[in-house]
Amino acid sequence: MPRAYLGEFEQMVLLSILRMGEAAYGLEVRQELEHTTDRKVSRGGFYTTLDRMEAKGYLTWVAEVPVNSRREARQRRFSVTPEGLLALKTSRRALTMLWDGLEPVLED
Amino acid sequence: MPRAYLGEFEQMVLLSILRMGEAAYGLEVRQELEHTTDRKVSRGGFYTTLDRMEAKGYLTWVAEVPVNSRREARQRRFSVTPEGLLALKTSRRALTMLWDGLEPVLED
DNA sequence: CCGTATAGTCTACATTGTAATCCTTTAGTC
DNA sequence: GACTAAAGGATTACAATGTAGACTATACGG
Repeated sequence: MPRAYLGEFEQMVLLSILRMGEAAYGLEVRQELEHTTDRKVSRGGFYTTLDRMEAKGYLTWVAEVPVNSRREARQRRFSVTPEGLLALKTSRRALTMLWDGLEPVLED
Repeated sequence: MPRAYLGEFEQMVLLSILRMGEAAYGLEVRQELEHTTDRKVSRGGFYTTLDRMEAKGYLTWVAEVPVNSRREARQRRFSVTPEGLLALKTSRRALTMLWDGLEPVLED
């Protein structure tokens, strides 16, 4: 049974997909995440999390259609599902509520 | 070895302590969390998380000093440490960065 | 005393987070 | 056309975090 809220890393991965626009390709998403949060992300952990979120219905992916080169054949392109988006909104709303009024203390 | 970022629940618990003001007492914090996030929180899970965060240095607590009644003797009053506050800021900054620009999609 | 409520503790297990290692396919290159 | 490297993923294994349920101890009304 999945949790009510997205895990901390799940949330960040899902947001990174959104940031790359739809049909974001795996390692680009990972780079985006690393740059935006200044955090190292291992490939293994990254794909593990993606697969788990697929199982929960928060994202889907398609294999890249080969164009010029066969090189691309194994690339996966990810998209957030409506359920995933809803989960993101729910997590965001909860945090926003909790942060509300604490700006003086939390602001950096 | 603890993680770089606060877990999703850890973050919410820590924020709830801040919201109650310093030296917040256990079950009040729990109530605050339940009300603000509209989520059920079991006592066991709640205290487990508090104890783990104490071990990581994100919070401290003192036993309530008995005043009129001995009734209060076992109450614990929690405070967020500077390290805890820093962790909250770090998590908040990362999420803020990731959300930035996605408001049209994430807004409820 | 006895029953009940309060405040917390302990135990156990499920879910998530993380890294290290392995596997395939393609691109040279000689 | 076999050999090597690198790109992109998949597997495996384990640590950390999330969660609930049952258990304890203290105080209070009667």
